[in-house]
Amino acid sequence: MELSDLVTFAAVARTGGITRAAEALNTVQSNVTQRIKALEAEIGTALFERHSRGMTLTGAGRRLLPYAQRMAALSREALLAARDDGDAKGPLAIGSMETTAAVRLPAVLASFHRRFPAVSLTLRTATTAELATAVLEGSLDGAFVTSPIDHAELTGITAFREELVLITAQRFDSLASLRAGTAESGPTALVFRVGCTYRHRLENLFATLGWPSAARCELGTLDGMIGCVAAGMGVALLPRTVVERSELASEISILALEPQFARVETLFIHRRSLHHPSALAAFISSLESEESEIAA
Amino acid sequence: MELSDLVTFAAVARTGGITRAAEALNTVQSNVTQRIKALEAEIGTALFERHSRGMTLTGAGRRLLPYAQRMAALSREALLAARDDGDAKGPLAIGSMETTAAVRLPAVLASFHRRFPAVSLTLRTATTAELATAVLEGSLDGAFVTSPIDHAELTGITAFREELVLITAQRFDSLASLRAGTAESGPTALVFRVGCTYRHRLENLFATLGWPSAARCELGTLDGMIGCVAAGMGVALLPRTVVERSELASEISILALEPQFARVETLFIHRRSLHHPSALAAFISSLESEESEIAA
DNA sequence: GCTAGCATTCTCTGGAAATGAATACTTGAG
DNA sequence: CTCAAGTATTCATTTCCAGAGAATGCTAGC
Repeated sequence: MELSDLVTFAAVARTGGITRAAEALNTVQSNVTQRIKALEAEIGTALFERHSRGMTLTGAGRRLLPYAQRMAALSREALLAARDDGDAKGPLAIGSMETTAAVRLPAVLASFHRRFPAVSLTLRTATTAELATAVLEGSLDGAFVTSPIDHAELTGITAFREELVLITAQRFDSLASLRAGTAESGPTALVFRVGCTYRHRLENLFATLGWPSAARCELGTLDGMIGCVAAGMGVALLPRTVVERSELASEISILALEPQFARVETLFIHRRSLHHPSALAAFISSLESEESEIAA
Repeated sequence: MELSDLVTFAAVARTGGITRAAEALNTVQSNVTQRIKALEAEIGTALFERHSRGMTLTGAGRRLLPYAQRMAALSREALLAARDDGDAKGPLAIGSMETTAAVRLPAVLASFHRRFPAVSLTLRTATTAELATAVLEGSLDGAFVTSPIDHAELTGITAFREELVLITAQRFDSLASLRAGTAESGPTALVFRVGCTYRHRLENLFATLGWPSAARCELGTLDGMIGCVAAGMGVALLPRTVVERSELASEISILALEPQFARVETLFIHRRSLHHPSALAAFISSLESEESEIAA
């Protein structure tokens, strides 16, 4: 059972046919047929059901497929690991939530770039859920997301601690006065798209306050959201640091929350793997050395 | 980079020489030399440092080795997974702590064997630490251990909840009276060998009680331990169920503890893998169906 | 019944892997 | 200092297998 056999097996499984798999692998039909047959003979079971329109996996094939994929991924990673001489260089794809990117990352990235100029870093912003998926599938090397993240393939360190605050155009001293000053169904919630943990938090908060069906307005950008709040469109839930550094800080007012709603940890997550690329290891060590950033 | 190349690479790394590796792989020196050279050419780096007495890994080799081992293990597992037709049969190696084996397992194993007679089950007892290692390295398919177990490669379910009690020959109503009734340095602690979680608990308890350096006596068997307690040799920490079902139950007395010391969960742990052998899956489902066993 | 798309079978060939013998190097013992 | 024992490497040779290409057989849909 060689790796190349498993790769052809996976190709047939993916394309659903030997002809198509052969095309994808830049080889000939007959060849693929042979390899599959040999693999089936070695294992002692049929891996595919043959029918006129292609091939579908049998039970044994379905069980084998994840192994084939895993091993192929490992072999790619192994090559990189062996070639990685320890110098942090080359591309490094990092993801981040919008809010973290706005306030926390400039300092981190600048210092990282100063220490490791050979790494060409790219930053992408998205929601926590999207980022976790991207890290898992390998399109990102690491990402800043909101805890908790519970996946066996992922691990991470606490990068920052944030205090979430409610922001409004009018001034309110407490949740009670906010409640008194708005409609029965609650104020409009200005949120990022689904998958954002802050949105989830705000929805929980609204549910606790008895506004389960308050109006929502999805914004795509941080500045847009703060601007809309300043314009009196509704309320939003954002880290205090983000709000205070905004240009519009003077036009909005901040309502602090109980710790259960306010406290969030920003984690830097990455895949568990047998060897971290030097660029990633450098980034993590750079992050750790800036521990002063972790506000209490 | 084929699997067979990685296997030969791992063999050379393990044996420390091409000649020895060739012997282990049932092939000739020249062959191994060629494969290693080809592998090094493909990767673009030397994997070994050659010296007169053999070969040692370079940095690149050290980084590659875990991948080679992992992929070899995966390929073995893949073969089993593909061949596993879903019928629970064949060997199943289970480990357990002595106490769990004595009280909880007889019922579980009997019912399992009734439902899946084709599985030939073997049971081995050891300490939590030893069992976790054995499961990780594959010599056991699963094991009953004390929580918490925190390892990314392991997962498990809660199988039983136990109440740990202190047992003594003389009757004591409370920890205070035990303290009053024994020497300044504390009573002798009867414990299993290092690696046993109950021993660890008892040592913590003793430290809390101000007996950090109380005498210890290591016993190898459960019956021996209970016997020694009955004979007035010292105190032990064991699950209540174990003590109550002992033949010597009438000759020892039980001292209940605060939940922080008393509560333990017995987990059934196993490796995370892409496919669980049917025999193991059957065991787990059998365990889950006996949920009534999980006392509150 | 015909055709398009598919898998299978067959033969042939090139190249890679295994073999076995010969070579070169190092080290430790006599 | 020489020899023996161990090591890795090189080379010529054989063996064997994966890939190419053509032919065949199968099924579904028109």
